[in-house]
Amino acid sequence: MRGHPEISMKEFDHKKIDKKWQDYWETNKTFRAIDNSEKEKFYCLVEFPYPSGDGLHVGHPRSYTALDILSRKKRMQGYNVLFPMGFDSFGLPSENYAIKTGIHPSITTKKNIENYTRQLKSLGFSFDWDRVIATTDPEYYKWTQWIFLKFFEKGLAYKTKMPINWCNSCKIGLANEEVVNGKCERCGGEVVKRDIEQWMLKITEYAEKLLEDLDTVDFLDKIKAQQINWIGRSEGADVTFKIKDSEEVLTVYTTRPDTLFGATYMVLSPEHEFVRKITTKEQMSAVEKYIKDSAQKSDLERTELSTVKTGINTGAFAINPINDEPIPIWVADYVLISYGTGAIMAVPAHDTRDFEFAKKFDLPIKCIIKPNKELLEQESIQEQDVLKGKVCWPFDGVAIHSSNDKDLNINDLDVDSAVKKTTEWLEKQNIGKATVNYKLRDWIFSRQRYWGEPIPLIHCDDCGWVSVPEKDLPVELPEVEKYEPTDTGESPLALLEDWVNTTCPKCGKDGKRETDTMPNWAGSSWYFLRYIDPKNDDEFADFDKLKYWMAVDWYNGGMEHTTLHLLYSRFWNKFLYDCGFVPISEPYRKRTSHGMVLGEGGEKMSKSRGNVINPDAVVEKYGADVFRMYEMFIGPFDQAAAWDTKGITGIYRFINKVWRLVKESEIQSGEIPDNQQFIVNDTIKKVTEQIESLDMNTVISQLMIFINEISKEKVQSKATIETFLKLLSPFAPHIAEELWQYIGHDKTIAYEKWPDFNAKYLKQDTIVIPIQINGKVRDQIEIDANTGENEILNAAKAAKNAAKYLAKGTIVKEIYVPNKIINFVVR
RNA sequence: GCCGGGGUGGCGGAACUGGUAGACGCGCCGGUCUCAAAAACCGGUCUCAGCAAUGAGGUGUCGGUUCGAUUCCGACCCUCGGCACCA
Repeated sequence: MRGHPEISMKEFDHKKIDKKWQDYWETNKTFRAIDNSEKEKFYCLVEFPYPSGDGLHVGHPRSYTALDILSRKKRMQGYNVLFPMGFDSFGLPSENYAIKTGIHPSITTKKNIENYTRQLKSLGFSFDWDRVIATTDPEYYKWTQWIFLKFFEKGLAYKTKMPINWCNSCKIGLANEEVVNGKCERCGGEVVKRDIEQWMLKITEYAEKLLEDLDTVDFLDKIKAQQINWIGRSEGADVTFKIKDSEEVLTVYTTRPDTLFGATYMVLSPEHEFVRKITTKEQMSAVEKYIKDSAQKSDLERTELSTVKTGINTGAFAINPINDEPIPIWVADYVLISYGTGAIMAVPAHDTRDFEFAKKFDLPIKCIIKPNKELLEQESIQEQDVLKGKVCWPFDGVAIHSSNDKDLNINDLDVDSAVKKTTEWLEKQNIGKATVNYKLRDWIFSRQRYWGEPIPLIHCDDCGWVSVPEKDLPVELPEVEKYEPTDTGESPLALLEDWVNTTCPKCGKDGKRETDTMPNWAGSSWYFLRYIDPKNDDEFADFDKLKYWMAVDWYNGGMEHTTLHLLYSRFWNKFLYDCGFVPISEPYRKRTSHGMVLGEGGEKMSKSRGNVINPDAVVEKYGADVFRMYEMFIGPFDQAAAWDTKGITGIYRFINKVWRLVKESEIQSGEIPDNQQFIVNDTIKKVTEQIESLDMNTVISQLMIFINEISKEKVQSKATIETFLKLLSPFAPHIAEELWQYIGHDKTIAYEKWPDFNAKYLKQDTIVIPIQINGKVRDQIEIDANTGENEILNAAKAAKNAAKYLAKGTIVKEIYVPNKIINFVVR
């Protein structure tokens, strides 16, 4: 312990005290996490920010403060805590800024990281600053590239033509985030799909594991629900249809094979490879036109027109394998090429989309489900209308008209049994099989952009795509003149001939470097692993260290990352686990999320609305502790909350009250006095438990109750004050350290033992019990806590106001819930 | 349309497993101190009636279960977030 600061004897001067303790923590490396320590570890993680030019948003500290409180408490409870911070610094704003000004993104990034670091430090977070990382650092992205090569080597990275968002007026590819309501975010121009060769990561290979393993982790239910939805698993069957007068067979995917009896036509997606093969001569030109039209539809049109069905008849017929009836094959863009087989059997009687389509094009509708009576009533639909095919019935019921002369009869079966029996029959006949499908798509991993990790591959005409050898990593981003994507939509790197042209690492002949870069999500997909060993030059992290620290015990972040970052990083970790590079399959044991911080009045904070709150200004005026506590007091942690400048006053008064209480009271040594035992122990219990459930607003309210209660006394016991300062310290660490020192300690409070409560003090000697008559509170009695039930009931009957009501009738029932309530039922 | 939140005083919000609805804070009202103000402190503050004791009503709406419902069940309304022709 060196250079212990001077004690401030003046008034609560937040600027001086904040600075004093922030310097102290930094000099002493108070919050350094120790690798492979004997202590039990606790890995506490918050999402690292993108260091934007605007500086820290007041939303960031909501998450950081909450987990800082948790980290500080865990340290005091004896854990070896890893609470790291870093910067997810590849990103579009820096690149766009470079396009506008010509200033290299690395310069902007460095400046912004410095500003973020200053701001984060000014809030007193207990990060281990020795482990700070930035995804743009070549020492970091060396390993991002290395991991990509593992994906490539295991066959999970592949290149294919994929439609991307293309702005017709800017002539560049756009990220999904840049497409707002189907229009280009910058120029408002039309956005269309354009096919470009893209690197893909096969996340679909992990769909089942990503879904299954959700059972093994403690994520908020809403987070799990969103991931489950996004993965979108469905069970069904692939069924093959012969095409009339052709050798071809067409496979469709359906979740309802039982409705094969009601299939009256088929639909192919316009992109389906069969369309041109099977279309009749007469229909060919019309079909070609339809394919062209639907390809040119913009995102906007697609979503706007999604309710109006379009389509065209191919003129060809398929044979329904269940009854050998010929049914027409249509093409329509309501069938998506990317899901299932890109072709469907249409059952208009029992599928609303097929119904709409059949109505529009006058196709037959054949009802094969007799509706469930209760549901009919609920939906207020006439059974006759369903049976005649006038109304679509996508709900429950039993099968009718559903048997064939090939030994299948599912009549009178409910949906589940009918599906099961039909699937078995299809498998036996060898014309179908049970199949599982997912909505999850492979991850488009290429960007035709400058400010990202270069994809470390070289193309050779003889060898194909070849990995850059590990010794040549990282492939650093070269300097460029211009940052704009090229006219062809390629990355600006494509213009650097000296860089692009290289030799094939395998055969030594001419080769060309890949000029695509990785998406923003790359660096953040594994950063939690790098924090464990941030300076390692030989591996992305040492395996023993990973074994000690992983999994992350608690990860908090925004709901907006649930389906992208959270899923991607689980995927990367699972992949690395399967390769034997990390010791555990699920990276995060627990995941919570915070609500957004909105501007005053509940609107989203934005520069255009002019309602942005700058954390610097608040810290300047009230100090870091007030800022932190206000962020926690603003409302329930997982719900959105509106900033209210007036609301800070309450916290500011509280902090000052604490200051005065300690500075102005006479403090005597000795035990906690008896009359304070209840409030002290009650507060310890509530604070300890509610930090774990992130109910920070109620913890603060309890700390306020505590101060209100004990400030009734002029003389304070040192033991009471010490206990309180320990409980306060995770929330308001600066003032807690200062007052801890003031009452005579020379070591930081950060590693003091967290107080335990003693249950014996939580029982009050006398308790107040309300008395209800017929469920309405009429009176109350104050009695000794050890009084027996009979005595209590008798006392209750004798209570003045209660007696008045009891006299009006006779007691038919007496209910006594110990220590809670008495209720007399009087007739 | 589907999935998931939320709806409680003037405001932010409390309420364990069905047991005194409105903790804590803001604001407001009154008071102390002061020439005055600020700060600080003390008291009050769901609505209606009443000097009060007390009584009636009250947690989005309607209905149900219960001695007792913000909490459980059914139907619905509003609102926020996510997904969206996923067969």
